[in-house]
Amino acid sequence: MAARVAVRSGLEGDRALLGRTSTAGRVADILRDRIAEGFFPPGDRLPEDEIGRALGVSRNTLREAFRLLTHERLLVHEMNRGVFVRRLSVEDVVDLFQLRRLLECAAVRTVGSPSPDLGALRDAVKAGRGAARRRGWQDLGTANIRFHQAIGALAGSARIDEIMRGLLAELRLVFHAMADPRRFHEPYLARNVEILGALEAGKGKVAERLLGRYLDDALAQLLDAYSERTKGA
Amino acid sequence: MAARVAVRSGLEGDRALLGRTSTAGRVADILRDRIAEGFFPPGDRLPEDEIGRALGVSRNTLREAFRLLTHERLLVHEMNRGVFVRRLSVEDVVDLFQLRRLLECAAVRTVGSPSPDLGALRDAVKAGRGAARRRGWQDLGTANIRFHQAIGALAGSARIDEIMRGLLAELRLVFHAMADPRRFHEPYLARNVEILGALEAGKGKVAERLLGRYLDDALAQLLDAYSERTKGA
DNA sequence: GCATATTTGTCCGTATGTATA
DNA sequence: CTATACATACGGACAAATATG
Repeated sequence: MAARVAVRSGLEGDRALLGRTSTAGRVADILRDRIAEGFFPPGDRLPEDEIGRALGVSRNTLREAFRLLTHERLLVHEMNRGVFVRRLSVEDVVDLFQLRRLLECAAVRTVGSPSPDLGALRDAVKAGRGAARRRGWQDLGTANIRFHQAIGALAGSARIDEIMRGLLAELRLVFHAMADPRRFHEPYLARNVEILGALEAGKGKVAERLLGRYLDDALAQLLDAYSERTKGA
Repeated sequence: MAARVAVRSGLEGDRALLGRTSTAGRVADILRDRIAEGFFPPGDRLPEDEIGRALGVSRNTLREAFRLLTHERLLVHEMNRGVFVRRLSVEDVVDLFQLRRLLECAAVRTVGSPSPDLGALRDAVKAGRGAARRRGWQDLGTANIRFHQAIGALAGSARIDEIMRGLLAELRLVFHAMADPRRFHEPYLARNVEILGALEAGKGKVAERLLGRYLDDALAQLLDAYSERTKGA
């Protein structure tokens, strides 16, 4: 047969280097990034043929990647119509925050006098400060998400870690609805510091209260932006 | 080992008639039932060729079904080695119960004087009583699971419902480690009634305390059985 | 309402790389 | 080291549903 030399946008290069991850997993990684950065905005349809050709993978492999992302709730699958970037409803956002609140508050509540490892939290705060200084509001949002992932990790449960990862990935979809990312992300930096301080002092209950108000405010702000965006869609 | 896969007839017939459900989905349903009833015990390897031939589907289709069940954490996929029925480690069980406790206790804690709809809980208790009378211990376990699913539903969150569904499906895998299903399931029937009574009285805090002890005891009993079963496998 | 083209749903056969006996 | 078995991924075929004119 002739040499099937196809330009594969670096996909097979990765495979040659580290064949640990499957192709579908790598394709899912690429699409996840594209979605997170807003390249594929919520509501967009992702045609199999077009994207498969663009990434140089077969339909079967691409569909497997779609399945992975559908399971992460980043895509929705409509029968015989295709896959779309998920568009969260108001109820979705409320539900998401209810679970966030449950898990995050429970995670900090148990923190006591011998404080557990708070290194990840401090790193996230530091990254947030750097992003704010550089006026990189997207990065600030990322640092914020890292902070809350670290909060969830305080529970010391692999399952909770996984759920938090999923929740925060969905949250990224919501962020794209915010017209002014700076006004949305910047105020929470100081509140993260405050929560971290309470945790360092071993005052889990205080941290829980602060975190609860934090989440209430963030939800209210998001819903406000959502109601503004409620135009025909 | 398992040359005992019964060929479920009607697989191709359904496809010709109504393509509503996918073949892979139906295969997954069959395998899920087989796993839940203990026909495929934890640790069993599911060879593609053998099962595919027994069910009359191609390897690709079967792999699709495997993927669905892997997403549900009922199977584990070892790279280039095959799929196995998941065998939960002691740490897995502890982690599972930690999350269960978090979600279920939070769900009942908020129950107040105007009690929410407790119909599903009452139905589960009734089903459990019937199963105990018939000495159907497997059914009693199912009713028990339904009870706790209904408890999670009190939170009124679609996400929590889904998480609980997954947790309880995994729990089924653990039940198979119990040598005496009666002694494991029967005592909890009375405790379910007790919890339901507290909820009907609007005493969420009481229900939370009862539920917490319930889960502690169940976990201890399971871990006890697990340590006994720690022989080569 | 109808006939069209396009896209997706499903399944198969095969080639290639990898792990294990 | 060779051989076998298996997983991974590809491309293609056909059916069914949707969108389009």
